[in-house]
Amino acid sequence: MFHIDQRSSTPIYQQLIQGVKEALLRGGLRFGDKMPSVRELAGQLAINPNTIQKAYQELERQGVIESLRGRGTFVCQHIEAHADLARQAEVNEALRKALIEAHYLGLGAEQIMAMVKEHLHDLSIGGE
Amino acid sequence: MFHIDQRSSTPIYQQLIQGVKEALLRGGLRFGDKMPSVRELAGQLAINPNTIQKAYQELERQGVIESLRGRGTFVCQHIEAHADLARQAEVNEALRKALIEAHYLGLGAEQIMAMVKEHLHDLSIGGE
Amino acid sequence: MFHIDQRSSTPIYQQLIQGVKEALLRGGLRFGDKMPSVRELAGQLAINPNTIQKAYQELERQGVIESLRGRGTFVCQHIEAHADLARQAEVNEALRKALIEAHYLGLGAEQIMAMVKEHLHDLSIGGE
Amino acid sequence: MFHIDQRSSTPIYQQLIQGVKEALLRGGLRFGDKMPSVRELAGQLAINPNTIQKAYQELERQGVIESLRGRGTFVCQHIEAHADLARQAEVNEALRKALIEAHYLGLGAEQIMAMVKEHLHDLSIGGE
DNA sequence: GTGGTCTAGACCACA
DNA sequence: GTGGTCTAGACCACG
Repeated sequence: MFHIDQRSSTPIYQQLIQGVKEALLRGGLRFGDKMPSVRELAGQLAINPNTIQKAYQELERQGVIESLRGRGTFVCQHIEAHADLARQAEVNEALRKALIEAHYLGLGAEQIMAMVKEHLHDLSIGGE
Repeated sequence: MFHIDQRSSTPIYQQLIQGVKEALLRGGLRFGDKMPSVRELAGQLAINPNTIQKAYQELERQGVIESLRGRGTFVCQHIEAHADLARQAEVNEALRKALIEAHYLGLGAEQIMAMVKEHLHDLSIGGE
Repeated sequence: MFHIDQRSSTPIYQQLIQGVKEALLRGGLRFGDKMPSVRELAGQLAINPNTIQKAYQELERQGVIESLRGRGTFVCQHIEAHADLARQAEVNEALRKALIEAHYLGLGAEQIMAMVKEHLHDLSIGGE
Repeated sequence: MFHIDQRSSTPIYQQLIQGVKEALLRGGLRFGDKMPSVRELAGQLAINPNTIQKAYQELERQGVIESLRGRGTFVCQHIEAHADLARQAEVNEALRKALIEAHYLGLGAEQIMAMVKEHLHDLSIGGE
């Protein structure tokens, strides 16, 4: 269901969060869908249930999913991003860092722009 | 000389690496320049020398600077990055993640592209 | 498990790296094996954990082992070394130096060749 | 006169020692030849005179050269290597290490043997 | 003075 | 439990 790279330096639970958000963007997951249970997903991905739990909690905290006692966990309406300045600066820094690294890989501005456009299209991110 | 955020969750030594690379791109550091000594920089930034050392060693491994025994550490000519596929995929993922996060912040494609362009210009990253 | 000479002038962490590589060649360690944890090995060898850590990180950088967060460190499939010219020249020089030193010890070409062959056999280094 | 690599990880003074021994083997230096003065060589190689001094002292200690007060430093008769067991083990280890690294570079036994033979021929190291 | 190594001991995030 | 980061302080070789 989600692609997890055990070797990646980014924590598994963050990869999961990332994966859910991406699935939402690409349409694999829709508002109201039921998420697999913690145990089920842990089994499928061969990952420690604690790790799944941690990801779900974080996603709930971010308002992406919600868990209803006894019924399961569901994707909920995407709430408009609150203009959290700290978070904005953080994302901006991550972007800047990625661009620097891309340049150190030998890529020029045009190539980098092309990559960005491809990603945006791939993720179905359109105009405002 | 470099901006370090002690509170940030990203390791200090990585912030330093990032800072050196940025200074190089923006022209604050040039090929052949002598880097401040480990102890000196440690003093200026109020950081343990070992942490500076770790950053310098990693930068040396990446071919950004070189250490000459007993003489000091110097910025070296930037050799075209070797096409390390693993690293390339890594950077690509980081970029993708940053873009997804930017979108979750409520930014549209145009705004994101504008941000990217601004960063590239700011970092003096031009055509190949 | 590994033989460390505290008196040797070569750094402990390099002796460890060397030891792991040898164990791999001789079959004491195999692909997929779990390495002893940093703390465990530190205890066994009576060496500071940081030193073990340094060795492990360098081995990971060289692609010999890989660390999985929270799970441990594992020997990984030996991927064909990338043809790093600098490194190649380095090894070539080390070999040359060793041969010169062997000659200064009073050994002739035949004896040196015999030593080389013995080492290769001992390390199970066969044809390409 | 001698080839020095400022960047190499092996100390400059050791490179010098190595260079003198190699010149001796290849005939560039002969018994009785006068070595350049410390200052002269320091100037030629753009190296700190202390470093040259250190190399000369070590070479004298090893019986390769001798300095005569007021006259200069001269290459002296090559004394048959004394069977220093410690040194022998040391050289043996260096050789082993070089071979392991060569293997990790992706070289097979035949290629390594060929390299060894080439070096021996290149250094004019023949039968006992 | 420079960088390089090592120790001791602490704290953290991850699984 | 695992590995990863950081500090404080020490010692060494090199130039």
